[in-house]
Amino acid sequence: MSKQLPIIAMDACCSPLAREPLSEEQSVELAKLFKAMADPVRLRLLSLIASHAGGEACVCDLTDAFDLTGPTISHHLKVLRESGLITGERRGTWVYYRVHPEVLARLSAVLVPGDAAAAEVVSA
Amino acid sequence: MSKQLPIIAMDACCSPLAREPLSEEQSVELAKLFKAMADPVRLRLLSLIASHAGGEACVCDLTDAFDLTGPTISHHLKVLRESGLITGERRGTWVYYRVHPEVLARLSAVLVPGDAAAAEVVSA
DNA sequence: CGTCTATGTAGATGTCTGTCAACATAGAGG
DNA sequence: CCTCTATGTTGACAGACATCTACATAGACG
Repeated sequence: MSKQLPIIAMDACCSPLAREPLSEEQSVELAKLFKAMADPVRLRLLSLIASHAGGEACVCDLTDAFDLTGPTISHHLKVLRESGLITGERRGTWVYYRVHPEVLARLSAVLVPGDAAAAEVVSA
Repeated sequence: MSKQLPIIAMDACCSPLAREPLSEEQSVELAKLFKAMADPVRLRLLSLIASHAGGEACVCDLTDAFDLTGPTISHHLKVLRESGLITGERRGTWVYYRVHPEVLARLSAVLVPGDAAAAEVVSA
């Protein structure tokens, strides 16, 4: 279950949008990440997980926050998982999810020209 | 043509994902912005415009970079325009586009917890 | 083992989206 | 005024996607 960290975010990280034109490949990889976040439900899931005590949340916590069926939540979590934004780990009865802050930081760094703070987080 | 600045980015700007759960409304507004960027063509357009000399590029410059028809480029530019990420201005024969860096900065600030640099840009 | 709860998978369905060809508009320049 | 080039709009169509219901798996606990 502990897959490798998403190669996706690795390549597409280090050239801010405004410095030089994105390569075709970079844009494809970046678009995958943005697409994973381009949904209100997934953004709230991400936020709920990231802001939850201990940095992790179980699916049961997440489901209650929405007027959606279990399978739908499960689907969105899968999208987030496959894009490398979160990881899920089963402990006993429940599955706990946590975010990969590095991926968010890389994404953030792409958007602004000289984001030293985010760059530090990235290389840490 | 010089519409108001996107209200979108105003509301959804100031609470990093990981600090507290996004409201339903915030997530909807943010998702619109991410959706606008969730396409390789639009990301490259954004990057081409942002990194172009003088901070602006005319459509003729952009079209050549893709194997796509004019209308398709036009469609993507419209999406970026309506999301508030770019503005277009006609000067004589050509239309010039430029990005709204504040919007990118706000988006960036949402992704990382304590992004002081981006926050400054925002309030500037 | 059997059953109950938590989570995920499979398939179906209606809606959204990227793309194109055809047409429309806007300036430039004869 | 007419035509040429640059850009945008419309309508059509194929593929992607969010959501659901029905079913499957995994662990807890009697």
